[in-house]
Amino acid sequence: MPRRTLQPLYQQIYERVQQVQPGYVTTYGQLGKLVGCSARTVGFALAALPPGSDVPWQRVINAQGKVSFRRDGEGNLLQYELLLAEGLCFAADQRLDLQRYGWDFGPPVLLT
DNA sequence: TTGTTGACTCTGA
DNA sequence: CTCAGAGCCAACA
Repeated sequence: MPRRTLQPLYQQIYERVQQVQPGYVTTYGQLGKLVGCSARTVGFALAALPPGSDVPWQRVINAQGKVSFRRDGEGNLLQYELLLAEGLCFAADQRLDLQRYGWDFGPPVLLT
């Protein structure tokens, strides 16, 4: 199995997240398909994300439109406030409107 | 090498 | 609508 090819994978995910502009969010599944991996892998990549990184991981949420952050569930609040600072509006159930805030990566690799 | 776990998603009831 | 199960890929022991 490829050993060095895994590194670019994480970089790809990080790059994609960095491409998301403030005020918008994306889902793990969307990123996973963009990089050619499953949503779980995307979450793992962000989990491995070191603190102080330039990757706005807070803009990445689950397909349910809800904020996710480890099952321990402490940093959820942190992400919640970070997104509020971005200017997003949460629903009554703390859900985000993906149809409004969902980021569109546009064409994959064809014209860029 | 296998087996388990994890910031998920989808389909069915 | 919500709840439950199966599938998915990668990292760690």
